[in-house]
Amino acid sequence: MTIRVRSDSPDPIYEQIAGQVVFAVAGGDLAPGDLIPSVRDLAVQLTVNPNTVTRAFQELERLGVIEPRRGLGMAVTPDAPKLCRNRRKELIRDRVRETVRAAASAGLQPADVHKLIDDEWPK
Amino acid sequence: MTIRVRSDSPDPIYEQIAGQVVFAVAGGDLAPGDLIPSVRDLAVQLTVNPNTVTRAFQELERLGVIEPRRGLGMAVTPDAPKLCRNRRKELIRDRVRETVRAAASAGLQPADVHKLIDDEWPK
Amino acid sequence: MTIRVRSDSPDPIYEQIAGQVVFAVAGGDLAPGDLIPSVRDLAVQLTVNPNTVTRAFQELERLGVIEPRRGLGMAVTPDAPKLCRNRRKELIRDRVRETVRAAASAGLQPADVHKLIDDEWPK
Amino acid sequence: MTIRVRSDSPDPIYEQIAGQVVFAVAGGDLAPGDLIPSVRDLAVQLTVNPNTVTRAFQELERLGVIEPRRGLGMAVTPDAPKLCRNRRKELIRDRVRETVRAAASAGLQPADVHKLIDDEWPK
DNA sequence: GTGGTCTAGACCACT
DNA sequence: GTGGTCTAGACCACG
Repeated sequence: MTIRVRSDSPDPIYEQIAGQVVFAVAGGDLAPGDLIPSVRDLAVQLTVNPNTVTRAFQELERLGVIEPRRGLGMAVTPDAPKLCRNRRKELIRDRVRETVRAAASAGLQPADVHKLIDDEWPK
Repeated sequence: MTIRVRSDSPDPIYEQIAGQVVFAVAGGDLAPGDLIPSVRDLAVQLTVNPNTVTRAFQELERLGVIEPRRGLGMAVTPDAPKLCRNRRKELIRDRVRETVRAAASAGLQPADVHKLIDDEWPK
Repeated sequence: MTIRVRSDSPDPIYEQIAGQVVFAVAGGDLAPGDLIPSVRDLAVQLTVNPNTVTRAFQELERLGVIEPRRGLGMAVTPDAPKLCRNRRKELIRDRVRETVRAAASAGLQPADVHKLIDDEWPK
Repeated sequence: MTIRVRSDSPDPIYEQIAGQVVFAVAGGDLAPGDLIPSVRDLAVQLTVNPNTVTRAFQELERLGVIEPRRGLGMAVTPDAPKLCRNRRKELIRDRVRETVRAAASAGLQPADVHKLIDDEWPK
């Protein structure tokens, strides 16, 4: 359960945290019932204000990914894996859609984009 | 020269406007010497705050895509086509890079993304 | 003497426990002199932190509903039935008051609420 | 559009604010397209921290009741009236359900509760 | 002017 | 110990 945030990113920090938890659950690194690090611990680890972590947790709770275990912390919900896989799929599909829109309006063909994908793929 | 803005987009309006001008120039819909609509006209047409249009034009002027023609308005510069084609390429490459990053961290393979591209491609 | 707690309830667990004891006494299911389950037993039975049960018992002792019997545990007091019936009446009145406030501010009439009551009444 | 908060209430202030906006929309005091008071104005008016108001607005935006009009403020959405009437109905039904549960377990009859309702009804 | 994000530090209820 | 709420004050992007 390692989380990294980039404070120079255009995406807000709390969203980065929430997003990485979603991906961790979707990838099986976090299973239902697992307790995620406490607000204070995570805040120290990321050198970020506790309120910022709290806000990330609120978003995750709203999504139904985590739920409070009173006095213990936040635990991954039973439904979380399904929810997170769906959300991950959505996010990727949205990004693909934007890419396609930009590429198509520039006169590119699918094959051109395939090539770009391969060029940018991490080795 | 038709521009459309989506006020519900996460991208700021001034960036949408500037981006569409860049794409229009890169695609040849706007040629060097062409006058683009005045701030006031465009603001009315898009039902947008004139300041917003102004800011888009500032960005375009900074990029060297348009330049003031005293008493006439803003005109597309001689260098604009080359600049805009480069910028268009950058923008697409950035989007591709984001897509690849998201897809790779979700465990997808290049072929999977190729398929997504084809699925989302406008028919 | 069966107690059930909902950990997802907005009401704290210790209050749920105390409340159910009060209702059990008010309803005659627990009579003066009856011993209530020990903190440890109840904690195991409800899969709840013993401290939480302790706090519920403190509240009940403060209300005069239970009292310690050295070496035996906590016993229902002689005054408990009267106290609990009063408290039960208070609790119900509080809930009615909240309901009335919400309904009235929504423009409902007493007759509308009567109908809602009948609809929700357990058959 | 008058909002009042009780800082001594068990309900958090941001929820009180959000709830009153919901009721105002449900009651027709706020119509789609109306701009609600700015964060700063409302904070001053309620002598509350701006962040608290912000949080109420976030909740309302999440519910789809208000949406940002960039540079102008937050506006009531077209769907808001329907959403707010539904939410109001839910809230009342939940309260009624709790009341009925408490009353039934105390051995009361529907008629008894009807009488309590009438007693507590504001004159 | 608007809302959005973040920090710092406090207090509270619950377990 | 845990999360939840609130205040105070700062900076930023956007219109």
